[in-house]
Amino acid sequence: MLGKNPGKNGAVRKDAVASIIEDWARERPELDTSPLEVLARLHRTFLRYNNRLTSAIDEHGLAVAGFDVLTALRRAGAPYRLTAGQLADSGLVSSAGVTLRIDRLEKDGLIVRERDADDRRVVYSRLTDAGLAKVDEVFAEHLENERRMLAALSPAECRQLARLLSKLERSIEETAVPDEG
Amino acid sequence: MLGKNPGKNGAVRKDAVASIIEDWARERPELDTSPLEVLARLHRTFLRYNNRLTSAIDEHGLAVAGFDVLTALRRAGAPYRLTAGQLADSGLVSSAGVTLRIDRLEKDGLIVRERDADDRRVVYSRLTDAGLAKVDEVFAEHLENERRMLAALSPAECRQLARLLSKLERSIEETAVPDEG
DNA sequence: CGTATGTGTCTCAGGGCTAAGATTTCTTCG
DNA sequence: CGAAGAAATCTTAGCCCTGAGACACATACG
Repeated sequence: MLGKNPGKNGAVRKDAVASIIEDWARERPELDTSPLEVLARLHRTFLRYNNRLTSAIDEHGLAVAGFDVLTALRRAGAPYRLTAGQLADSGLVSSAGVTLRIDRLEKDGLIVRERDADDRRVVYSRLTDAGLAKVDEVFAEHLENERRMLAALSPAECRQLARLLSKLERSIEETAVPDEG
Repeated sequence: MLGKNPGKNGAVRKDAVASIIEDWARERPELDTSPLEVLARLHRTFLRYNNRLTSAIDEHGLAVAGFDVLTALRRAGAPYRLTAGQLADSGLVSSAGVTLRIDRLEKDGLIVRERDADDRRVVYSRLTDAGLAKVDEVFAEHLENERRMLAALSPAECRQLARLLSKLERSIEETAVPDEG
């Protein structure tokens, strides 16, 4: 209905990635750029999602990085405690990154560090009362925000997209280190 | 077939996001966390993709940010020139970010800055011969790398995923500023 | 017991990004 | 023409991330 619909690909109304692929077809016609259909869209969609998420979280005086830590602690259940290593795994972040995140949250009084009595290398991060209240408040609003972002997709489309993203994550992960399987 | 398959949702083999959703169901059963099925997977899948991409690009002595600029210039076609503003739009990045990217690429001799003769506010970035050679080499390998990451998905699944991501990007974008539509 | 090795966290150096505002240059209009 | 406003880019200040390696502690084994 709107805009031109070149070629046989009627499924995707022309978007930025479609233009990019057309550009490449003109400039380097010998290349098969079909992976961009999925992965360039993944990239751009994530960037937009992340901008939106960052603004929303920022309105509560939090960074996405800190929010990520708080939610990991919250959903772990009482006593809302995880080690730095567990937080690194859960947030797909380096151990150096976790240290910084914890520093900031501790300074803000949302978590406290506690050393393990049995293994003194281990440092737990535990939600304070303020941290628990904060994450419960922000997470509920976060879900509302995400629901709005998904408004244009039907429940069936959401299920399909969830399934395909899960499969893609697995596919990327398995390709990651050739000498590991 | 493999592993346990709890509940009626047989489509997604249990992954990290499924565990996260189970955790929330236990901790805050009153919340509807279904948006996470899509958006938490988008987030995690992107992070894995980005790690893989960063490693691959880094092996060529480039950062993803710089590669993004080089490809934008390359696919614009001869004379491989864009303004800073065009680069900002194309990379979904702020104007300050573009300035930094250009600084680094210029220092590495991959692009040069050129002022517009008619409008002296405008600064073009143009690929040097070295930059052109570099991007042509790295981009071809980049596509191969992406193809491997998609290996587990059928062509039909890729088309579906591309369509749904495009729709999602549009949905997020339209939700972005309530006072704009 | 004591060294070697492994593990968990932190420090350091170096990039990367953004928002806000300064600067330079165009455009408009009285 | 000249001043006000708009536009494009750059600067500044501040936050966030990573890899490499330091450090502290734990474990294995002779």
